[in-house]
Amino acid sequence: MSARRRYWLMKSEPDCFSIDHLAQVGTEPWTGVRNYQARNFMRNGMRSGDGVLFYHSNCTPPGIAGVATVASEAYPDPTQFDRASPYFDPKATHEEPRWFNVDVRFERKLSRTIPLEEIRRHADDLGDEFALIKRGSRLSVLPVSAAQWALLLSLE
DNA sequence: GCCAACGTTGGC
DNA sequence: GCCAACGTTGGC
Repeated sequence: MSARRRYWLMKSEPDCFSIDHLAQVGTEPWTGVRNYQARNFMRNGMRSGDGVLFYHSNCTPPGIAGVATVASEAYPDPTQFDRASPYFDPKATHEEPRWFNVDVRFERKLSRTIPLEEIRRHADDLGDEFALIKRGSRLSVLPVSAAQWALLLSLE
């Protein structure tokens, strides 16, 4: 019984963690997500093998820089328990962890970054509900439909 | 660096 | 449960 492969988009600031960094290390825990909606997508929605669009945010130009694969089920984000970490959460306990992460494996870097500005031009095809281009949306982990996945990668 | 939009916190 | 204040995100 295996569910169909799902697709996601995950944002990272390249100064902090970039597609090139992921290419070097191969697989990396995607820690530090501190938003409940994003957490729920990771914890409840992601399965090993799902596709990930690696998005570079807060840079010039922002856009999709690569493709990765979900490489684990979600598990408690260890940084929430680490007092030395900027992601430390004093309200989290091992008995009741608040934050979860998956491991993400490098797949490939795109031949070019697909800029957000260009993605916006396909708003009609991507749909009003696509969180990446929804006005004011800051969601850092968001679902991508199979059709959106195909469309976005066709822009490469 | 600016700032709009958003999510979270905490007083009441 | 309301909502003002605050901190953060992330495009520009």
